[in-house]
Order: sequence, then structure tokens, then C-alpha cells
Amino acid sequence: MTDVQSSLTPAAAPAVAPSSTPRSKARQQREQQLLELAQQVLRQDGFTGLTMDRLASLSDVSKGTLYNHFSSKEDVLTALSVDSLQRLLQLFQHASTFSGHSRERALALHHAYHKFSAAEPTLFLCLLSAATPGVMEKSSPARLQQRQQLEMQLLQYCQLVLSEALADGSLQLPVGVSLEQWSFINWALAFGCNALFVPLRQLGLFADLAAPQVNLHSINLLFDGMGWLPLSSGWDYQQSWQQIGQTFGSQIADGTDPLLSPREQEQA
Amino acid sequence: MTDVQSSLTPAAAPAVAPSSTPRSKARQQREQQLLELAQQVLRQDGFTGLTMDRLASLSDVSKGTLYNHFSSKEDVLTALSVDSLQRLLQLFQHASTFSGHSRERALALHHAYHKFSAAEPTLFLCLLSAATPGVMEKSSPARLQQRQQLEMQLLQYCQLVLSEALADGSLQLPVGVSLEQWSFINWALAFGCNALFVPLRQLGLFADLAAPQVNLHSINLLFDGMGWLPLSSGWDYQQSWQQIGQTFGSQIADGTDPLLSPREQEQA
DNA sequence: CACCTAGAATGACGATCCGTCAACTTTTCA
DNA sequence: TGAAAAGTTGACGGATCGTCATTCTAGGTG
Repeated sequence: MTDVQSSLTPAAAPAVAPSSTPRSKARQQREQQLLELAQQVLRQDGFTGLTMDRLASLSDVSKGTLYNHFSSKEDVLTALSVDSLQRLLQLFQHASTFSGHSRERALALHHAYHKFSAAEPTLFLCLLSAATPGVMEKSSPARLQQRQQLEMQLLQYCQLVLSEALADGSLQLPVGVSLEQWSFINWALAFGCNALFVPLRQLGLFADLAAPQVNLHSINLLFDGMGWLPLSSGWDYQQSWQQIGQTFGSQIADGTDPLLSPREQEQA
Repeated sequence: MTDVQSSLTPAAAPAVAPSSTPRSKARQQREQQLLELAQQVLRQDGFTGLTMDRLASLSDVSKGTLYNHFSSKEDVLTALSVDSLQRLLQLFQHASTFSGHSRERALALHHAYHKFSAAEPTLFLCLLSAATPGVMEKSSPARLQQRQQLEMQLLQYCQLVLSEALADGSLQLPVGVSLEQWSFINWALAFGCNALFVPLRQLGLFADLAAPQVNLHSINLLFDGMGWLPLSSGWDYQQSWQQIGQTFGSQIADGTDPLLSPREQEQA
């Protein structure tokens, strides 16, 4: 879509090179602790319960130091979304190595995205909130830039798998369509599905099994529409989905989110 | 998905029956004026610039009266999203009468959704923000319920067109797939595409032409994947899209949103 | 016409929360 | 060691929220 690095091999390095000075290493470590605490508050008391005073008092630093890390309360949310994107990036990195044909690898990316949204609803809601104008307007430019950069890196993984499919002949690009368009559409579908599901899941609606099913169906429709071989009529993607889950499942479930039933975590 | 009314004919009536007593009529009228004013503030000063004090001082009522209409500042946002959904409902109602085959009618729904998001980016962002936990937590239950009800009515229009397609034989439902699933997926794709586009548009990115193109492409992929006849390989949906725009175009552009260039409005 | 009452409107007020900053403590380095 | 640099603190000013005692008004009653 917008300018994308010509290289199709996404950089695995984190968005911000972690400075090696002990000073800034400790700083980053504490920032991580603060973000974890913020997450905990969000889970327990909702987004309304997150207050800078409260965050400071619960942590071992003062409010002043808090503002030394985050420019505003909204900046905390954006920082959490950056964190989520970094974790997603790692998941994508692994998913893109799934041994199967290219369409399965693309499925693995969707799987990773979906499982993350299911296992970490709070973080996913941060991702959603961070895309909201009220939050963006008050976040620091540096953090916003970080977010954008990470999103681009994630998109590049989509493009990577797509270009592999083009290379191995299982997919063909019609005239007038660009790689970026298709990867954007993939992103949009995944975002739409999960963004609509997560709030419903918060309300306790939708049996745990419905979401993955619909997700898989939607991806099959899209890929079939792209003519991505093998079509879903000639391949059991349900099985691929499960296999992907077994291969990468252990990377996500961390049991920190009380909104998840133990059973749900187990089958992740 | 969740329980949906068995009737597939969406009710055209507004979510809340407008009481006919002159008292409450005036009340509703003023509420509409307040919402319009709030919209104006959002456009001019962003979501951060919307303050209850400010809204009260700009209007001809006091803060107390303001809180007589809206339970909180966030409730105003949800009210704006309800407003948007009502307008979308009208657009869907018209779009579902488009004279063409069923797939074109479905395209007309997507067209309406997309054009609304393009013509009213601010309202669309309200729709996005209202789905955010920070806003939902502080909105009045009544208003939230209104929103949910409208969303269901919109979904029913999707299901209506889908069921028409099933009836005329241009579409077939695979075993194990429900109508609700497919309409949900349609909704998710449309939401995802537009939700990702609007913020970018706000930043001035993406030429005006890119968004509709990608939107149309994504819908074609999805419908082709569903096997909805006629396939995009055998029908010029680009032309259908334009024709739909000519038929319904005048219903949306109202010229209130300064983020739109005059040219963009003209071609809407 | 004077009076009364229910309900609506007002804006001053207390409370909450945000973000800052001058004073203070710790670390670094010459 | 000592001074400069960097980091930390919590009290404070300001902004905004949401409430509520008071005031106002429309409509009915004797």
C-alpha cells in the first residue's frame, strides 16, 4: 500500500534496538514491569480503572518517574499495543516457518493472530483502543511511529508468504492487483473478525469453539477467492488448522488472563 | 451467530419508537441538535477537544441539562454511534432494493457501508471508538442496548440478501456453514477494511481512489470464494460498483465533513 | 386571576485525575 | 573526593467530570 521496503525478508530485529548500557537496560526492564502491571490493572478493573496515580501507587515508582516513561495515560495504552505487536511479530516469525505448502503457511499466520486475540483479549483490546483517535491524539509521536513500524513489519510477513505462493505457482496475481492489496485485505479480514469477536467474548457470548471455526471459514473463503491452491474443496484445512495449533500452541497460552477458562487455554 | 430473529425481513422501524407527546418530541429534537454540535466539535478539535463543559457552553443548554440527555461524556460518543447506525440502516434499506442480481445487491450494501465511512470519517471513528472498552464501560446500558439492536438489524439486511441468493440459486450454502456465519464474515471484512482505512485517510495517506478499489477487490475475493454467481471473472463488478454509486450517491454526501475534498464529495 | 405543583434547567461545587516542577537523592566521572 | 549529571519524588495547579440544592417554568386548579 504505502511505501514498503523492497526487501521481502522481514527484519526480525525489534523495532528499537535495545541499548546495551546497563542504565537503559534497567530502564527497559522496569518499563516492562510497569506495562505488565498496567495489564493486570486493566484485567482486574477494566479500562476505566487504569489511572496514573493508581498505577504509580501499585508500582514501586512514583508518578513522576511514571511520566518519565510514558508521556500520558494514553501513551501507556499505545505502549501496550506496541508490546502486543512485538509479540505478534515473534508469533508470525515462527508461523512463517511452518512446514507445509504456502497456503498452509498463510493459514498459520492467521492462526497466530487469532490465537493471540483469544488468549490475550485484554491486549487485543489495547490494540483496538490504540487505533482510536482519542488515544492516538494523546500518545507520544515516538510511540506512534514505533507502532506503525511494527505494523509494517507484520504486513511484510503477509507479503512474504504471498510472494512465496506466487513463486511456487500455487497463486497467481491478476493484472491490476498488487501484492500489497492482497496482504492488506488479509489483514483487514483478520482484524475485522477478531475485533468483532473479542468484545463479544468479553461478554461471555459465543461458545469457545465458534470463533476459530468462523475464522477458518473466512480465511478459506478469501483464499479460495484468490484461487490459492490447493482450494479448500481439495484439502482439509480444518486438519491443517489443528496441526498448526499443535505445532505452535505452547507459544501463546500463558494463563495470565482470567477471562480465559482453563479449558480454553488448554486447547490453545 | 447469537440468536437472531427468525424473520428475515428486517424491521424498518427505528430502534426506539419516537414518543409522540410534544414534550418528548422536543426532547429528541434537542438531543439531535446536541449530537450535531458534538460532531462539529469532534471534527474541529478532535476527540480530545470534546468536553462536556465545552459542549454545554457552545450549546444553548447548561451542563446539568446535558447530563439529563447523556449519562457521561462517553455516552455522547455511543449516542453518535447509534446515530450512525441508524443512518446506515436507512442506507442499507435503500441499497437492498437495487435492481440487479443478488450479488450486486450485496455489493450495494458494501458500497453503502464504504461510502458512509468515506463521507463521514468522524462518525465512522465514533463507531470505532464506541466499540472500545473505555467507552463502553462508561456508556448507559440503555444506549448500549440500542446499539446492539441496531447492529443486529444491519446484520439482518446482510442475511436477507444472502437468503435471496440462496433462493434464486446463485449461491449455495455448504454443509456445516450457517447463514449467520457468512453474514458475519461479510460484516467483518467490511469493518476491517474501512476501519483500517479511515485512520489512514485522516492522515492524508492513500489517494482517494485506492480505498474503493481495495474495497471492491476484497468483496470480489470473498464472494468468489463463496461461489456466488456470477463470478467476478464473468461479470464487470467495477461497472456495477459505479452504477450503484450513481444510483445511491446523492444520499450520502452532505458536505459537512471538512476532511473531504470537494472533489471527493462530488464523486460520491 | 392568583396560586400551586411537578418537572425541567441551572451553575456552583466537591471530587477525581492529569501532568508538572522545584527540591532532593543517586550515579558517574574527572 | 567532590562536583556535575541524571534520576526520583510527591505536593501542587489546573482541567474536567458528574452532582445537587436551588431556581425557574409550564400547566392545571379553585
